[in-house]
Amino acid sequence: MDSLQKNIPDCVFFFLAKAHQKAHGLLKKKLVPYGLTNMQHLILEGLWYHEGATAAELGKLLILDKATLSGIIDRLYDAGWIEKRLDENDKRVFRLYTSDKANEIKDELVGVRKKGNDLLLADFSLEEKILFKRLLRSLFLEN
Amino acid sequence: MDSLQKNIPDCVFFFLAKAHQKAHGLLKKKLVPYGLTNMQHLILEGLWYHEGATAAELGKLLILDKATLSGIIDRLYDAGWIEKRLDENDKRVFRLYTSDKANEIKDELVGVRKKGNDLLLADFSLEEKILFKRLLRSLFLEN
DNA sequence: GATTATTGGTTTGTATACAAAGGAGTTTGT
DNA sequence: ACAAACTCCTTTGTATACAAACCAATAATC
Repeated sequence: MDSLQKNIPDCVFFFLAKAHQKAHGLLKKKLVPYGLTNMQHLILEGLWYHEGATAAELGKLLILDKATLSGIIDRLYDAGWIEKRLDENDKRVFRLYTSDKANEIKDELVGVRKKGNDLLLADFSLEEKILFKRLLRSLFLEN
Repeated sequence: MDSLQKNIPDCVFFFLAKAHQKAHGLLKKKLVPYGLTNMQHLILEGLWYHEGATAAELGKLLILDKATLSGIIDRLYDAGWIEKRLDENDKRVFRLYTSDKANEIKDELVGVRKKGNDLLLADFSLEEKILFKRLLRSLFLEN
């Protein structure tokens, strides 16, 4: 680990990639018992806040490519986590709803994510947590 | 963007994913003219600091899965960016070296990454930059 | 109101990521 | 010296990511 710090000096691209890699791996493990991937979990939680959203709306909300979303929604649907209902006014669109199967463990799933968050930042002080989130948020929200 | 902040509340997993997504996209664009992907660039830079490293060593240095590395190295090799030389003592291993084609634009490629770093954090104050890097580093280095 | 432009979603192709299993080579333990 | 354990790397399978091309449907424009 020593040589890494000396030799991949100060590269935010690398640090971000590795921090994300670690966070992703942490949540991934927590979700194995449910047969859900991180992205599938994210879509579900997005839908709980926006029942009936379209794929395009979810894409904007969660900053996801439509092509990526297409596959994730497919698998969520095939596994029975969500339902699709055709929009009456716009025949291009279907609106998405979480299924009973998903809603039954909603609180548990949200809890898993929240606990994962706490675990990930367990070594940070309260100030550091707040600051870190602020900096991350401003990084991806700003131009 | 408003509803996002209200409804995907305070989730470091999400923030990290999106910050990484943005950083990745930024560097990706800068590398298009060279026909290199972010990971390929990272491997090249890793090799410049560790000429003759094996795939296993690179994996430890850059925290990359060996299966992932296998493919990246393949494509780097096929495109003529690196050379492979069989290790004399251990027949399982080949050692990796950057090619002339790569070395000729080494300074330019490293410069692209550094400028990308600056651009990514352009809106941060000096204190914020230092703090952000420290927090990211401790996040992925700590257990 | 017909042509054009735009939007929603899918499909294809390429590149990560990583688990799991397999083949070849090396090291250990006795 | 030999079997067991381990290591290096590849391959297979699944799941993101995203560009690009595409179809269908809606909106905009003249």
